[in-house]
Amino acid sequence: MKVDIKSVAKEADVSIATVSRVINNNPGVREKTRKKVLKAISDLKYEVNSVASNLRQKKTNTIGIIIGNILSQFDHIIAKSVEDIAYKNGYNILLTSSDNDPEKELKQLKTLKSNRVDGIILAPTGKNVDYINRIIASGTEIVLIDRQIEGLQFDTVQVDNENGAFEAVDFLLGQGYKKIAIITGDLDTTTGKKRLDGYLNALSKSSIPKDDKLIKVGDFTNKSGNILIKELLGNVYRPEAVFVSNLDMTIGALIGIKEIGLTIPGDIGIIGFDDFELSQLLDPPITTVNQPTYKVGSTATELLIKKIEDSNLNIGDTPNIISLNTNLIIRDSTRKFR
Amino acid sequence: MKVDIKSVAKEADVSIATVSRVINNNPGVREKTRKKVLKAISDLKYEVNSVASNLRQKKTNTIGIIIGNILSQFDHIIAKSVEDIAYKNGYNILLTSSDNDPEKELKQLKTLKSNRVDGIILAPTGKNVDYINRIIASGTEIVLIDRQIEGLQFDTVQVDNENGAFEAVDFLLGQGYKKIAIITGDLDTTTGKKRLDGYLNALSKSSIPKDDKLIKVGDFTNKSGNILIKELLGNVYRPEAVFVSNLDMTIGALIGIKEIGLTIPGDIGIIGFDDFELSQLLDPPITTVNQPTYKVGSTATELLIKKIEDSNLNIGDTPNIISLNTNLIIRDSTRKFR
DNA sequence: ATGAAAGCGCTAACAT
DNA sequence: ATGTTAGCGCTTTCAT
Repeated sequence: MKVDIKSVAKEADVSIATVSRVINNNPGVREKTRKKVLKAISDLKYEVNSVASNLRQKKTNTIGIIIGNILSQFDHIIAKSVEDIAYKNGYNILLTSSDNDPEKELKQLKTLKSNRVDGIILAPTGKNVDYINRIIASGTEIVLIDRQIEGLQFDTVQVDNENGAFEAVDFLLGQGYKKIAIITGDLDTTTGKKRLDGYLNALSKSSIPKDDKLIKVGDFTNKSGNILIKELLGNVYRPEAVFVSNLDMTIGALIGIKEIGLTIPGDIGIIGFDDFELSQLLDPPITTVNQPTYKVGSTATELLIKKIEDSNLNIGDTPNIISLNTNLIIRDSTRKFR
Repeated sequence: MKVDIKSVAKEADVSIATVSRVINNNPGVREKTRKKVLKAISDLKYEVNSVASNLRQKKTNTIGIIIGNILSQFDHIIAKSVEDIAYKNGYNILLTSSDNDPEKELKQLKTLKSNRVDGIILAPTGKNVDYINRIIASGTEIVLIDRQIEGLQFDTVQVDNENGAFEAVDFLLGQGYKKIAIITGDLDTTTGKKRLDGYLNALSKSSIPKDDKLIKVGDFTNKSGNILIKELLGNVYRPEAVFVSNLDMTIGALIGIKEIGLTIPGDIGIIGFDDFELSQLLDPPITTVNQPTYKVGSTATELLIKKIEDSNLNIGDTPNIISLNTNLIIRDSTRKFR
């Protein structure tokens, strides 16, 4: 026995329009009528069909998110922050992930579009620019997080990757380390590229020439950090310290160092990008560049909702590129001289 | 310029029924017609409006999930596994969290119901039984994960909590520890309760009397683990080892032990429920009860989808209660005698 | 093989 | 203050 707005109307002996008004708290319903309708709703255990409402209103009160892989700390903190802000504002979350694969990202973008989400929070792979432009042109709002898209200007919330990396490497230099390696991620991503830039800037400031043998480019995965640290440490020409440009690769590198049997910070100093709760429990505690991940997600979502609800916000505007600051957390993995 | 099925029909010079048939790969469309329609779709960059389709079909191809807090490892592994299986089967994910608060859980259940999800994966708080029954009665499928609901029989995928806890504590006893404490979670949850039962069984098997001063009940949060370990270790009457019944509380306890300045396993042995990647990098590496979290989520989702797609599956069936096995991973935090 | 038309459950413009 | 009705964009039955 289905119960729709019509059955409620019949039960309360009013029109469906009146029921709709009550449901949506619209003005212009006599208190007595409202009570009557509310009673019918409760008696019949009626529950709005949002699908019908969404169709009619051309609004779904849903935000789509596309992240890489929710198993990685950055991504699930983002998921949490988006969810919090969305919930607070009455939006639902349609969760998808791209596995950082442009093809899957495109599929997910199309799914979200077909489902007529009101807006999208996207950690972009860097491709699919045409389609993203099409989505925006169609009136669906998008805010990018973490990474920008090469050469294009979309609203973005990110951290100051270049400066964060600079501070990390500059700190290593200050500790007395000279031969410093970097393990960074895909240079097609702003995170991979900018963190490398920061590394190079720091070296350059101290007049240390760039050494290609000390620069490793991975793919931001645990496994890749593990392989690359072994490449760096496996031969005689070995760095004194390494800056690893994200958390997953840092963990892979730590495991690698342990497997090789070297000690931190004596044999090798290490500093990671992105702090995590357990940094302090590791042996030794790891120095990291802490980024305000939750704030990235919450800021992006707040911006997105503002764009959704205030549609004349964009007209003629230049895109909002918001860069949040990182901060260095100094622990024991970078104490060269005790 | 909106583009709907009507514009495609006009462009291709066919009826909207034919366009619909092409979109849905229905038989009975001449190849030549199909081509024509496909061309129109591509020319106009048409994209199906799933909201309309969902309304008409009374099916949304969407699975709702309600977890506690995606920041905790268990929950985001669940999110990942549900997402993987859903994606593989063409379902979308509507993500919500309850914060383990029954009231919020009820709100989320209602949201999911209003949005007419085809099924729900729920990590239940243990309350809201009436409403859950109503949802099921209305034809929306539900599979519980991790916890059952006291005294009720719903389809559930969980781990063998009692045996996992038993093995942990029995192992501690075998290591020579006698005075063993437990930090468990809310006893209204099956996870909190069954893990305590396992602890008691193990003691009982070794004829060690239950000692209420060694039994602490927290709420599964990091903070609660931190507070309770300090209570246990703060006075003279202090246990030799502790079994902590989930990951977050274990981490809180580890931090607490470090704060107090005691060493593991010399001053205090520790074993946690739920393994994690970094266990091996800690000082010392932590012995844990490993649970197949991903498998819990994927099994639950597969079951849910089967129920959604095979609606005569339930008739007269007894509920499926699936318990997966845990396994003990022995590391250095429980070596009493070296 | 294709088309016409009803209707999914709701909202909103218009009428009373 | 309340009711009537069109229509959101699609699928599906029935006719042709």
